[in-house]
Amino acid sequence: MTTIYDVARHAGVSAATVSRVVNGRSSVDPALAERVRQAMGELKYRPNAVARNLRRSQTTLWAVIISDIGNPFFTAMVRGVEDVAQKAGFSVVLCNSDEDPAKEGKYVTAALNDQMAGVIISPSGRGTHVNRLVEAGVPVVVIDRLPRGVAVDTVMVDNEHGAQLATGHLIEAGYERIACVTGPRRLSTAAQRLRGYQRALRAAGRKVRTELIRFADFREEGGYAAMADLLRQDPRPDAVFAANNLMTVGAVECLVDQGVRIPQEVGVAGFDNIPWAHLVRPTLTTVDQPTYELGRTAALLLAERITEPTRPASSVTLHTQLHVRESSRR
Amino acid sequence: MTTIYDVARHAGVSAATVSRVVNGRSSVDPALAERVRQAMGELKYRPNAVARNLRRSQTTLWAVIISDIGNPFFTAMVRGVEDVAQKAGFSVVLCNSDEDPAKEGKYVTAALNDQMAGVIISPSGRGTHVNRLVEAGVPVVVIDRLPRGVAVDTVMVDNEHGAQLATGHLIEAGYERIACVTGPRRLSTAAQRLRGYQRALRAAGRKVRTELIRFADFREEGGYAAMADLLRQDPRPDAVFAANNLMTVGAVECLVDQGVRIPQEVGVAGFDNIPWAHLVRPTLTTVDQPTYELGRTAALLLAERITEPTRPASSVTLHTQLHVRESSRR
DNA sequence: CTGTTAGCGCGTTCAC
DNA sequence: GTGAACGCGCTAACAG
Repeated sequence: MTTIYDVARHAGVSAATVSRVVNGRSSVDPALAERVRQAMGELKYRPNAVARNLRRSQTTLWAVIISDIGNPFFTAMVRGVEDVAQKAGFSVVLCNSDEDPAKEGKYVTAALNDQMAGVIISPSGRGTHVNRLVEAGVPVVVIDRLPRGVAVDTVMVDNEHGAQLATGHLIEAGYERIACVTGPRRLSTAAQRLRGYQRALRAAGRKVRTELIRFADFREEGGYAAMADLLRQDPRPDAVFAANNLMTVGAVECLVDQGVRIPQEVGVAGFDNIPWAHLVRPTLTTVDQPTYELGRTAALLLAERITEPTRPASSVTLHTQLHVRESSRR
Repeated sequence: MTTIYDVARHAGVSAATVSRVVNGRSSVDPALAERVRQAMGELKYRPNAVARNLRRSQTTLWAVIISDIGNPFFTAMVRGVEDVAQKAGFSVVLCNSDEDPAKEGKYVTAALNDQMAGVIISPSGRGTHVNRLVEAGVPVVVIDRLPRGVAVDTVMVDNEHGAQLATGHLIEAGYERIACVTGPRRLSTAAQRLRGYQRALRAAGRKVRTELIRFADFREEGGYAAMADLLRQDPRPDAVFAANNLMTVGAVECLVDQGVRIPQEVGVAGFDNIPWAHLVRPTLTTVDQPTYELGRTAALLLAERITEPTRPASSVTLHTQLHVRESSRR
């Protein structure tokens, strides 16, 4: 490994000068600078990022801690983050907490120990470790889910409104017994989407029946199981609102497996974009989120906070959009 | 930030002893160790990973450089990597090269500068930077695609065989003019899957028609465009083999949009698992890869190489499996 | 078993 | 505009 001293010697200057050339901060005599650059080229010098980070006690890395790498929602969001980060001179490393507070904790610790420049995180609910980041003074932006009692920048969507829209649509479509499969109680998104569902029912003068509500895990299997369980009800529901993409897919799988016709016997509407939703037969009615924008916005906020750490925390809410397709029209 | 010296002072020992306790390497008197641990607790000491890395000139991080974070194939693979890494005491950071050699280059540079402990990479074809890693002596495992002229550990699937299987199945199903949409020429997977397609045709005594072959980008749009182009042929193909998951979806979208009935007018078989392939109507025939295992194997190989850097490079090939569904049965 | 010493490679004072 | 010197926080030698 060639160090800054090797370059300095080879160019006949001091290490300080090489450092200046590398970082382009203070001005260096053009002739010298050229000599240094040439020496760097000949020796194939690569600055040691670790040493630099130690010295500056700062890295140029952002950690993005998401809760399910298998969910296209998060991966799409990451693209938005990446594009902004790139331009701002940061690299993005992705960490998958898998909805597990313990795993999340490990990544938070790593981010802290590795002196990451910033963190974008979708907290894994109650046991989340975001506060540790905040207390340590690390720039943080929370995405997708509201953290409890921590003042941080957040980027969310209008979950309640979106859920209300979807449920309202099912009501208008003429469904009578509309069920809801929402996510884990500990997650704000699950609670908000459930609330939107309830609000839509009440707005239509309907009764909210707790026996038609299920709390699942935001995954395919959970959606499947919840749907299966709902179908055992008597009378059974004639429509279902699923609170995220994977659970919607799970619910549909269950209905297909049981030979229940969509949308004639059971109507379906889901929250969240579903890749190739239009290829599934029937095509699926969804509440779409501006996923890429979500990531972009979070990244923008993070960049701002890094340059201006004392700025008061801000909350951005982006809007969802209902896409009516075949699964909810009978 | 509390340092190891703060802890040492507080516990009345030397920094070296604290270091020993933290790393549990050489043995320390239990009483002392306890005192140190207590001091660490009271001061909320977190070891500075950056300083440690500088000293050891090694991190505990693996970089996984994939070429499309939007492709479920790669994200599923990453789960396999993660599970192994976790157990071996490494953290995984994910980098998305987006099939762009320049972006890949940036991440490779970062991995080098940051002294990553190892790298798992799916090279972005011709302009790949894997050799830089190898030359620098960084443990590397190449996944999914064959690198050219570099001796590294690799984990692949039997692309040619799988493609042959799928194409052979289309032939047996009675299709006459079978087209192929494969990936970029520069990628070994694209070439191998194309070869499998050709081999199946020849094995059945059919002629390989170049006008029925398209090179696309391994993405949805590419598959769509290629299919659209193929449909303009006269006579048009009556079946298509698409060389990866996203392109299969794209091709199907195109067929649906143009009102071409699957599998009656055009049969479809695709390489690679497709999430909810069984929900799409008609359900899609696919050649499934052991995605998780692929990641797991790569991680295992990487761990081995790290502990035993001089071991000769090995190549592992995993097997694919044909899943016949409705899209190819007429 | 424990403490002392000496860097890892770099950026940043501070003189000149 | 440039160089010498110091130290970021830690761990690997070496003595003791």
